[in-house]
Amino acid sequence: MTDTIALLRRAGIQATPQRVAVARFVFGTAAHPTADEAWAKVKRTYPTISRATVYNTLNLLVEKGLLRTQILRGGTVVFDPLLEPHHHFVDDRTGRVYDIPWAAVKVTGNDSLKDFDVREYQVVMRGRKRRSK
Amino acid sequence: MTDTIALLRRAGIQATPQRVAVARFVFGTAAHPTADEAWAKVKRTYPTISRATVYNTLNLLVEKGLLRTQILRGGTVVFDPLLEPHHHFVDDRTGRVYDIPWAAVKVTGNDSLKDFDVREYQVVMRGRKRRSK
DNA sequence: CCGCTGATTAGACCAAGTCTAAAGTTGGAT
DNA sequence: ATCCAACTTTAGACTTGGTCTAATCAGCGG
Repeated sequence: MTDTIALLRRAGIQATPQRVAVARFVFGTAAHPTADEAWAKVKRTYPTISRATVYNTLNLLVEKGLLRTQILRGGTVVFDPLLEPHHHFVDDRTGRVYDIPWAAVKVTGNDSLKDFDVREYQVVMRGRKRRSK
Repeated sequence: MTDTIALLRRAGIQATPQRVAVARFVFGTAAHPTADEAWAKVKRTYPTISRATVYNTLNLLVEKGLLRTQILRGGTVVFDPLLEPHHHFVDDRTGRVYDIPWAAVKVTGNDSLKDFDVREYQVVMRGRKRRSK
């Protein structure tokens, strides 16, 4: 995925090595990391990177529409590289967050919602994931 | 509602004046206050109450099942006295949170959710509320 | 009235996140 | 290649929401 650089440039972001390292990590995981988790991970391969740079970069990616934020794990912000609309399932025991395809859930509101101009919505489910198979 | 005291006692909570003041406030609003908002409000009628007492009381009410927490307003915890399941609408402009009756939205999952043991769920909607009337 | 248990208080502490000022890079114009 | 201006990074200070602690303060049974 060397064209992380191209992706950043296309979004009008100057592709510094620090930003590329952060972007590579966050685009390459489905684990919904927090900013500090991203910092810890990136520091392993880029030991001098500062916390502020990681926060700045993640916020910049959100601002440019390459990343979304979610608040699912007890009050702290996590980053989600999946841009298509989707739902979420949070495992009570592990805290792990799973993406649920949009098509897996059908949501229909009745007209008591007339007063609300809904721009976006999602279903947040909590419970325990069965060990599959 | 003088029987806030009875309500607390029934839940096994010693009904001190501080706790009653906090409980009266939080049970009497639909505004989904944060802990610090509750503190500010209660201090007006009970100026010496400490922040820790307000936090302790709210957490205690949650523990005893008289209150729920939600994380809807940008990463901070709000308290919700409505115990029946319901959905939420968050106004983008004002940050105000509206309760949406359970019956206003129908949610049906298909069987790709077999691996998930869903204990509870809610729909979180965001947008702008139309000025009613 | 004594003493125990539990509650309250002020302030220290902690974690997530933002801001700042100084130093380091980058890239465009020459 | 060189220079300059604009931008980026850095470390650490700061802020905010929330918890913890140690000391004080009720409330109640004997």
